[in-house]
Amino acid sequence: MPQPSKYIRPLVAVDCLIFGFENQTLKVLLIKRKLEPYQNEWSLMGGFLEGKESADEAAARVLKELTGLEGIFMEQIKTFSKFDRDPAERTISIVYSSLIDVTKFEAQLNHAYEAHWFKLSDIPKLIFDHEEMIAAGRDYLKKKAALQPILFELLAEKFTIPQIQQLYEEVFEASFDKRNFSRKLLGSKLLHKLNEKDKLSSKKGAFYYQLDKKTNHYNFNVLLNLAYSSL
Amino acid sequence: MPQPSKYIRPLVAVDCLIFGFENQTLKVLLIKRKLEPYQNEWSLMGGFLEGKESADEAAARVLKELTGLEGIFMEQIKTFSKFDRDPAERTISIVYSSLIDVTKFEAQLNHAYEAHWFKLSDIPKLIFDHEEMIAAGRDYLKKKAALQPILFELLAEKFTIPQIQQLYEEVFEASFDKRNFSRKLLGSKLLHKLNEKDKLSSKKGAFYYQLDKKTNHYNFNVLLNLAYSSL
DNA sequence: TTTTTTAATTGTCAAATTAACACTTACATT
DNA sequence: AATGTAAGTGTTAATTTGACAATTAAAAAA
Repeated sequence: MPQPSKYIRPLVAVDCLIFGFENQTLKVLLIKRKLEPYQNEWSLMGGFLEGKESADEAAARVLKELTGLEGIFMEQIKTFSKFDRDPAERTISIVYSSLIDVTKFEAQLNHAYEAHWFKLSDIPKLIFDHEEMIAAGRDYLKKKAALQPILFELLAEKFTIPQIQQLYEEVFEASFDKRNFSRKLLGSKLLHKLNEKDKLSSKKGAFYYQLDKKTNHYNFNVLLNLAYSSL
Repeated sequence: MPQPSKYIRPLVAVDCLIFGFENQTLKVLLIKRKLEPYQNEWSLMGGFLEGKESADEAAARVLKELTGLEGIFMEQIKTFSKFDRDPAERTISIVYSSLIDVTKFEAQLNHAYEAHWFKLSDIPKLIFDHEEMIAAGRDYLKKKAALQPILFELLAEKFTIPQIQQLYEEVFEASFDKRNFSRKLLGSKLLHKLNEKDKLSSKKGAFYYQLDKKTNHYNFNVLLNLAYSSL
């Protein structure tokens, strides 16, 4: 039974990598850190494990604290544990990635944290190893999205084909022929066309679609193929 | 700065999920636990973080301790942190997966641990949440292997096409037509045929192949397609 | 030596999928 | 009524797939 000081007993943090698709761009939500050291520097939203919490529970708590949202898609990405990653105290951090629909929380953004959406190409200097966390999360997102139709979590209930295409292009850092893209996407049988148009981005307007809950037997390889070259 | 007891300070363990392809079968290496509680029960090989070690370093140390091997392919899978996962003491465990060539270490197996290879379909009762770890590792391996030609880490330098096919079939829990399989695999340009045969498994003998280090521009979609239906 | 046995190796073809490519449509604005 | 803009759609050649079975190499047996 390990009692000797040979074994370390670090603090355990969770950090949340919150992805959103805002203004047709893939972004991450960052906050101004409220603790010393590095107070007021940009960082991921995080917190320490408390009481009997598991990391999953802590991450859900932290996400709710910032965004007010619950029941969000969230997955553990990676644990960071370098000795001096936090200069103040030995701390390991379990990083989670969540995909949120920005339209759902915009209003209840907790102003205490001065949260701000940043384009992935425009991340400010971050504390500790948080930049590395973002890189890991981005890689995770690519691979996850290549194997599962997960990016819809980032869109509102109703979305248009050009919006999804834009999102896929952002995630995979590639561009796709729109004729081929929509053919493949609709061929997956995942979507259901609505009788309503989004008129914001064009005069003609683009039809809204919804995820079709009924179908589980989609052809996802169809989407997968999009990702090949960028993986 | 967090000093109050509100925040937990658990022990941090690493557990190593060691995959091997032994006797044409995908297996994991388990040991008989040497610590109380649950002494002599089967478990993954693990250890606690010590001193200034990162989890990556600790995992490499633990792997070497058991197998004598260094420089092995190893990746962090997931961190387990449920409150009561270890009944004796609050412990979180960072699980790593490594793929080893069983022929390379067979000899130096550390007898102190009574290590044994187990088929995935025949895992004994394990301590704590180690069965869940194996399930997570298996899922990881499938997804990883679908996106990257990683399974060669499990084979010796020289291997035959029937061997690789068997391995892929084990990992994806599927079976493939051998004509199509070899056409696709060789089409990837990853392999280099040797002028030497493995005569162990047939009278005719099967030609050995090697990974061709030179080519980075393989068509991996070719392998990926194999995995579709089993993901 | 010949025959048998066993697993490795190889090829074809129809069907499906892909990638490349550009014109038409709907609608608001002028 | 004309214009501008982004949405929406179709064809074709080339490639890839999946389904399918005969041949070959070599050891073992007769």
